[in-house]
Amino acid sequence: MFLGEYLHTLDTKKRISLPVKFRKEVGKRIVVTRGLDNCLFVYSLKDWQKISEKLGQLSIAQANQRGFNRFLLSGAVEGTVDSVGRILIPDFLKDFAGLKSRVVVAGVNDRIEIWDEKKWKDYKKQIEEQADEMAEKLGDLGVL
Amino acid sequence: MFLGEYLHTLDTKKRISLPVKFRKEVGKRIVVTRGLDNCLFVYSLKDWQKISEKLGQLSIAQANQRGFNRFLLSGAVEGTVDSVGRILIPDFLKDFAGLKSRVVVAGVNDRIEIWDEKKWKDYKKQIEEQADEMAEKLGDLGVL
DNA sequence: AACGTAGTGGGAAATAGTGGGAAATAGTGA
DNA sequence: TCACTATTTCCCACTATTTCCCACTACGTT
Repeated sequence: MFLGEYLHTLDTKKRISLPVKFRKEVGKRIVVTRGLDNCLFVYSLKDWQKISEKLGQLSIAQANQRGFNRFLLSGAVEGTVDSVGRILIPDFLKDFAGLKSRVVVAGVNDRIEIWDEKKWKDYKKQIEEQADEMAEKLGDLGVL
Repeated sequence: MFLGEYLHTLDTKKRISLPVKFRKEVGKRIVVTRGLDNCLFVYSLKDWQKISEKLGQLSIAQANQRGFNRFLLSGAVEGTVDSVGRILIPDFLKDFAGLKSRVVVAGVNDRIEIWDEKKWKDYKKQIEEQADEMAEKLGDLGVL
């Protein structure tokens, strides 16, 4: 389970170091892909395989599902974690997510998300404004 | 069951000591997360696992549910209680809760809450001011 | 007064994150 | 095919932060 948010830097060689707390769980081989809400998703190779299986089972008849499949699969790149815990971000994914120098690396359950710092701040603010609604939902779930 | 309120200090290394009365129950491994009303929640790892299970049941397809998951999961951090009973607060949680040097550690049922001293005072005051009004409502409901 | 304990502070070692050099590889054009 | 250039990969090194441990003080108890 990946948890927490970290402010890291995308260096001139397009490398981002993963937080040390994520490294053991994510393993050596990873997959980076276009995520939802203009961020990137990083999965361990193992988890990615599960996901791509599920996607494969979706019907290719419906146009929007085809589009969704293309979106996730065509944007996916396999990579490795280097000796000091960094991963490489290809140009097209960097552009997709609008990454500048400062990026946020966030753990969300079984995936790691990578955000441009500013986008992340804006998104968080927006979510925090819905706090009341969230409290209600938590109540419904029996969480609080 | 955590009970009572304690005024402790967040030191320069972002450590807060938990009251001795909480230490046995909360155990060695804990999770700190964004709470409601701008405080932090601290759970034992065991209790957190129950919560995250429920969250895992939410789909990622709907935008507000995704936001919801992100808010709670990326806002959470696993940590340990050190040899003298302190926990570590990451920067982003410190900022979220607006913690300064003096913080209130309060036991609320199965969780521990951490508040900025001033925010706690204001919140309590506000609650107290609403007490009469609340009593009326409770009366209407037949509670009192 | 001596002792035990809770909360706090701080020094030193270990480590995470970052940057950059140099070797290896891939790409390009003649 | 070969030479040249640009990019990628691998490795080493620096620094700020984190972690681990020890010590101090305040306070209550015996």
